[in-house]
Amino acid sequence: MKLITRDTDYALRALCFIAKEKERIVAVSELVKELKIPKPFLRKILQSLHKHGVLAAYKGVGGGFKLARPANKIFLFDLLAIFQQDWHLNECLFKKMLCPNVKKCVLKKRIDKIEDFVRKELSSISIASLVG
Amino acid sequence: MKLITRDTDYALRALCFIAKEKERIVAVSELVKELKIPKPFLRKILQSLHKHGVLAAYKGVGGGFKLARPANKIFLFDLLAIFQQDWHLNECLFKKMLCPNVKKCVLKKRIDKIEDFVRKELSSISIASLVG
DNA sequence: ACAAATGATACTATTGTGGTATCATTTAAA
DNA sequence: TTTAAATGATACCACAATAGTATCATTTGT
Repeated sequence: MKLITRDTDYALRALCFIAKEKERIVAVSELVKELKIPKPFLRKILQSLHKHGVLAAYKGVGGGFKLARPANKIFLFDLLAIFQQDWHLNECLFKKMLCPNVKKCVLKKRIDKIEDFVRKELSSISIASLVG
Repeated sequence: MKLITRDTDYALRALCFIAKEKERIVAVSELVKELKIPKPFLRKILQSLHKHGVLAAYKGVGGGFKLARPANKIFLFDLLAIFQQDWHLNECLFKKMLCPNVKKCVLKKRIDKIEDFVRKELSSISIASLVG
């Protein structure tokens, strides 16, 4: 199992690079050179980040991307939410039949506890905290 | 993303049922009726639990399964280990290039912290604690 | 002998992940 | 005003993982 899939990973790296460049507009071709990620894939990822309001996009010659909000307001959890849609750890279990069988479903509570912890941790990891 | 896949889920339910029956030998056909899980799939799952020493198996007429060790010594984490082999949350990230870029890879440490927590929690959920 | 059970193994179908490919649109600059 | 450099949108494809099915062999109680 992976907590973090490749697109989330790539998004994170790209954002770190873009964040370091401050207000400068960074083109995909530049990121590709730096990060060695296949260009069409990275484009798709950045377009998605743009759609979700994480990046500001500029078309045309000299165009590219910059952060749409400060680096300390973009969190790893945001990326998970974008690229790994229905992210909840306990999907199967609590919808189905175990719950009724077990008193007040002990399991759900414990899985929820884990999920809450993970969510909080991921929500505390900002791009700013990674670029230092 | 799912923390718990369907086979782990089914295994958990089957084990809870078997645990409640104490020393009685339970056949797959019985579990199928109770849990509404497709029989061939459940068979595969129970065979796997047997191979990994979680269940004791009895062939022939009147055969079936019972726990191979006490219910308080079988943990959710054991099931994850059996059905979701290479279970580590941070796979992608720390093998690759982000680490060198970031000072001492802050990220890896934080992901590791999450992983440790999840592992500990899952290791504390026993079948016994679920059947009450 | 026979039927009821598991053991072993190979196959299949669906879904998710990790991409490609293509064309449309915008824009700076020659 | 043409052109090239960029993103926007969308459809497609390949591979791996998940979620099963199917079949035959083996064991064992009656």
